[in-house]
Amino acid sequence: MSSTATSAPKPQRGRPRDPERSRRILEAAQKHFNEHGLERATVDAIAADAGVSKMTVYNNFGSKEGLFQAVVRDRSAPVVAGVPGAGVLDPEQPEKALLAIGTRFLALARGDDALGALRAIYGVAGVQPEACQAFYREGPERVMGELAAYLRRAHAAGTLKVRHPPQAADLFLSMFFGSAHMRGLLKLEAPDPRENRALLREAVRVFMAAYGA
Amino acid sequence: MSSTATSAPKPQRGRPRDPERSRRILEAAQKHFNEHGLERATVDAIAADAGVSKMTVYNNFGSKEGLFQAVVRDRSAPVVAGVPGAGVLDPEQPEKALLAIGTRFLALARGDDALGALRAIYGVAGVQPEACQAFYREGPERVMGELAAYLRRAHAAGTLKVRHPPQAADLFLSMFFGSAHMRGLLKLEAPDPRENRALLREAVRVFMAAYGA
DNA sequence: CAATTACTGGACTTTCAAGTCCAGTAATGT
DNA sequence: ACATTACTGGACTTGAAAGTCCAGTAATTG
Repeated sequence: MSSTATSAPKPQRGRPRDPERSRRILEAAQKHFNEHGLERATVDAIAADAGVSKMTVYNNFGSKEGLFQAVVRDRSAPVVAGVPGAGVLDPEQPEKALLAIGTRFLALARGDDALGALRAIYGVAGVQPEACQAFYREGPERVMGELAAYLRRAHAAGTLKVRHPPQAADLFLSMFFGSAHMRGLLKLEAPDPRENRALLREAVRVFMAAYGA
Repeated sequence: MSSTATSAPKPQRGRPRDPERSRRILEAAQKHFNEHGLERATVDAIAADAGVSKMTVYNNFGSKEGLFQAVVRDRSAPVVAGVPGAGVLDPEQPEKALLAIGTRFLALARGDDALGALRAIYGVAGVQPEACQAFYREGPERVMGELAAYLRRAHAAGTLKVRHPPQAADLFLSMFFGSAHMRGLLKLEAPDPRENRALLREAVRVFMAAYGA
């Protein structure tokens, strides 16, 4: 592979790379990949959108695939950051905590950004195994891990009865992956705030009914 | 549009179309679309795989997109057929019924066929709105409808307490769309039968805890 | 039989996008 | 100043795949 903008040892001689340009390229690329997927997005359009020449894209990221991978690695962190971590939540008030986590996760699972990202990453399953793995590890797996950690604490505090935290966390989060999420992935309709709120309340109720102490 | 093999009034004169060929084309197309998606699949490969000349593909389906749509419409029915309908299930034994439905649905949500179909259809969201709508209506919506109908009957029989059958049905089925399903879509690993059985049991338990009479 | 339509196979045209090349210019270190 | 590396912009090469054309052959109706 060639230098992929993430390589640590920068050459001392000559004009340095412009990080501003790299950033603009990544942003434009993310937008185009999210909207059209890896196949239909074109490097020319991305370069034009970023206000950069095509060669700069190739100098920085090597290839279209390289750019895609860079985008995947680039976007995981900020996405996960939006979900409240286990440390912030009170183990004495599981209902409130679940509501908080659920609210953020629901917004995520219905937002155009995440939906576009999911479409894009699903589209390259098998073709870009490393990107898929990176996405999963940095994204969904972390969120599940956070929730599982919280459930463990609540169990210890006696406010919940959760024998298998990872399974329970998975189950709770999956409740937001129902038909509305699928309709979002299929671009069939805009999300309905009322339906979302109702789903959120019901998911928490169901979870508490099953795992409440 | 041209004649798409599904047009009713066949011309009386001349050699009739070979339904056998149409079928083989559809099967090959489904296989290739499932494996590679609309973009990466090639008409040449599909024609070769079906043992048919390329022109026959175009005579029958007009275009690659037409073929894709035909595949989508073609596959919904048999998929849904595998899920037990509301009529077959005993409203007096909701736990058994949920286990039966869950078993079938879980097999569906983990099977390579359905995963490939989902990847393919997600990949054309926005580009092929009719196909997406057709898929959703004939597939997921029907399954949800069946389950909702059953829940309504069980509620009437007093074995469950379900205020909003569609919401509850959605919630139950979405429990099988958790991380394992996502890992399947991302081709990260083969499904684990033990994990699946555990998930199935837990999903039924959770549902009963929340909606049991 | 003739007329008609379907299928073959393979050459062909077209289009589109990835990736390269290059000559000129900008920014940095020595 | 000079070497070195980055960026531009636009022309260019290449490859792949959608879709067409055509001459010959197969099946079917009247």
